[in-house]
Amino acid sequence: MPELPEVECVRRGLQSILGTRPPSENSVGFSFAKHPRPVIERLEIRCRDLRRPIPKNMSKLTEQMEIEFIDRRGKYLLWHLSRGVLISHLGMSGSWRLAPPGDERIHDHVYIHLKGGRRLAFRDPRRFGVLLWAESGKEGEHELLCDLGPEPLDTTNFSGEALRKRIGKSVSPIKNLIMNQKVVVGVGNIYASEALFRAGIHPKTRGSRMTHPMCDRLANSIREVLTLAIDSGGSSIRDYRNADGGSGAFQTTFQVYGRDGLPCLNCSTPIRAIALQNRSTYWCPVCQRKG
DNA sequence: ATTTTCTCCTGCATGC
DNA sequence: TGCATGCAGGAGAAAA
Repeated sequence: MPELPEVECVRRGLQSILGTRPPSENSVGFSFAKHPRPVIERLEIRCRDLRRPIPKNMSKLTEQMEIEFIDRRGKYLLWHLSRGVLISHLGMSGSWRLAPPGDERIHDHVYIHLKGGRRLAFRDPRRFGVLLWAESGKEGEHELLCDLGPEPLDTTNFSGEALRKRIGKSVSPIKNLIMNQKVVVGVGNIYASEALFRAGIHPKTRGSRMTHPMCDRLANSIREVLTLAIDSGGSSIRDYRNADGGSGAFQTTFQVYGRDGLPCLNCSTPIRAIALQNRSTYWCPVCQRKG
């Protein structure tokens, strides 16, 4: 389900629901007084089966801890608690929501009971998500996080040059490369096609044939499409919902994704579909010539 | 070693 | 209506 824009929108939704402070690189001097720090009264595990099992001691670890703020790294949500970090990945079908009394659904894996009576639910029908624990300050060393590439919206660490270096001499199709979270985080199947279209690059172009200008264009397109998607609240294709229940609108703005056979919005040539890594890939044969 | 394919799981749309 | 099939926004193991 969720790529970077959807995860970021969920993060903002949770932040809004909880009233917690936004993440900031330097929290010194930040006004904590303005922001509540909700207390986890009890973390209730209903089903531990996910891509990795939820640790048995997760309830014990989070008991009575305050939620300070919620951050994001790639497609991971990082719940910074008073002592420790809750690492959450939504996989393909995961969601967080505020679950009022009586709102119990099939595939609800976890309930977070907050002091004051509110309850957050993590639900993941396909179980590709993750809910793990890291010690404070050690989350970056976690094996799921330590090899992640740069944040595409972080202009100091992500650029055409940074992209080019990560691609190296790989002969893999560029679409596969930008979906590799070690190359750049947050890009999934939808935004990969969309970014390549905007950059005018054929998805099967080998990494080794990506020129400097092409890398610059692609880095800019990735940043642009992800930013626009966040501003639209993400993309809701089948069931994506933000934590506040709202859906995104960026799916109405797709230029190639899911538009197999429809006219290119730029040149009217029918959009085509191919499979790369068994994932549907869409491109315009005229606007995206192969490198 | 790198690259491609398969697999994990449920739900839903489609077609017979 | 019922059933089989394929596909879905991720990511890592297995196979090539």
